[in-house]
Amino acid sequence: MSEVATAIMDAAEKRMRIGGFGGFSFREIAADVGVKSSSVHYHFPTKEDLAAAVVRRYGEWASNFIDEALLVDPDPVKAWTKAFRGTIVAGTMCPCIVMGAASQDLPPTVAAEVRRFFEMHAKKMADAGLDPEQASELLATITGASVLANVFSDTAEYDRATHDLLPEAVAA
Amino acid sequence: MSEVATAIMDAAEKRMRIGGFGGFSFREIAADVGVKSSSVHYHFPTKEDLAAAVVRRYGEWASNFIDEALLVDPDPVKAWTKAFRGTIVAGTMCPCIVMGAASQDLPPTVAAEVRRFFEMHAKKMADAGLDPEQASELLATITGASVLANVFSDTAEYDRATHDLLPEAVAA
DNA sequence: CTTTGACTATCTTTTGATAGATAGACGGTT
DNA sequence: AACCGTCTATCTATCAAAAGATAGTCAAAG
Repeated sequence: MSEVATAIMDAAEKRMRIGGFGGFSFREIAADVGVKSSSVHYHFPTKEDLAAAVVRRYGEWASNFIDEALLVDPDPVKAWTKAFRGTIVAGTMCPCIVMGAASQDLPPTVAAEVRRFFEMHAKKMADAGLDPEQASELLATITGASVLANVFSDTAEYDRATHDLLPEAVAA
Repeated sequence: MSEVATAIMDAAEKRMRIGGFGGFSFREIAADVGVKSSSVHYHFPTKEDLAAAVVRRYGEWASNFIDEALLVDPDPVKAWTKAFRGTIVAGTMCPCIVMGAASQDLPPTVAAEVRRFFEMHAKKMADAGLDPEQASELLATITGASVLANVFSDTAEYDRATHDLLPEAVAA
């Protein structure tokens, strides 16, 4: 993976976090990176290719991130809630949530990668000890909390929505 | 509101449920309705105007829908979970969830209408007896469950994610 | 005779994509 | 060392389609 190809994926991911698949163009990415749009096509023939590659890379990063978080705190609810919160605190959205909401409008390979992302989380949650319902509800809640925080441009909304998930809250 | 204007909004809403703000064009809408794209501009000068009008109308419809649902079953958790489920069962997405996920990419007035939609729900939940944390979590969970069901094209995923919200499940 | 609603026609930008040229790096052959 | 072919990466130039928007026309209704 060349230097430029990585920069292209970085730029695309940044824009996908804001506007999803329709939120970026070859020319915008090219300008961000400092090359011509044809050079972007050289590395990623089609827009679908680029988006799919970005989502896959993001999923791999997320997978590793969660693994490390679980080493620090093995409680899956806390680990995942905190992990997704990090994205929101940074003022960004998880690109898979943005694209997942418009899943029916995605090219097939991109939709498949997005599905893979959520499947990965569900599977990892099961491995961490949650049963299917618990895993689905946790994933749904932190996903929805991200959307709400995005809509209100307010991290506090994420915290409010996930407040009762955390053990301390239940005890209070 | 003319016959045609209503048909335009219907067509726009249908496409927005799939692809959000970027998921429709004046020409597509015009073709759906059977008029020329310039006629769409006549009724809704800009794309932003059309989208904002659709979201507002959808919010009003949703508000009435919830009011009626609460008359049938005053338990807010059951009422909202069932209401959002209806959209998913129909194989569609709530347009406000699709657009909310890409909120940062929306024209200001459209983003404001989407915010209004979620504020409306939060307020109504409070009126129905939920405290702020419960309301936020419920809204987040059914929102996220909708996204997951959309990603997996599977209503069962919505049910799994919302299973523990329902009283019967807690008792089990 | 003004308003309403829709039409024709057209403009400008943007977009995804392609073709073809160029320049440099690398490796093998003479 | 000098030459040759190939591959890589990028550029210039361009296409065809799609998109949002506007100007001006026309017919029917009140």
